[in-house]
Amino acid sequence: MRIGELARRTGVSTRALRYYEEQGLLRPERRSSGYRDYGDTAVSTVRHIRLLLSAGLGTAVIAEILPCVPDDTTVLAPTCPELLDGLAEERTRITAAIERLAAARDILDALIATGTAGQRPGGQEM
DNA sequence: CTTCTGACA
DNA sequence: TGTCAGTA
Repeated sequence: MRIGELARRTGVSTRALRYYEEQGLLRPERRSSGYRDYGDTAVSTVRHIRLLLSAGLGTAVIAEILPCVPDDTTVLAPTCPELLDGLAEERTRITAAIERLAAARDILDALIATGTAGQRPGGQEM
């Protein structure tokens, strides 16, 4: 199928589809016309990409994960052993990021609290 | 009518 | 990402 049909069948814009290819996530064949030619498995591959993307993974990481996923399966079925380690590392990074954000939020909470106090009688300015 | 590449008010 | 251009 050509890019237009894949776009309709996945709900993903042709722009994004070409972008995925640039990032090495999709490798469609090329027709003599120069048009991209996608196999039926591309539909599930795109779904996998969207899922991984929504999990917060970057295109570089996804590019490494995709070849470890059976083309048709609806759910991600880790076939490569090192894949799990990589995902665990991602999880660690995300956890660290959450902690940094929580710390930033605590600081903002403190700032907001003192600011609110300053707006009412008896409040202490910083 | 559809796709392609490159570019950006 | 959308979108416009100028083609094939």
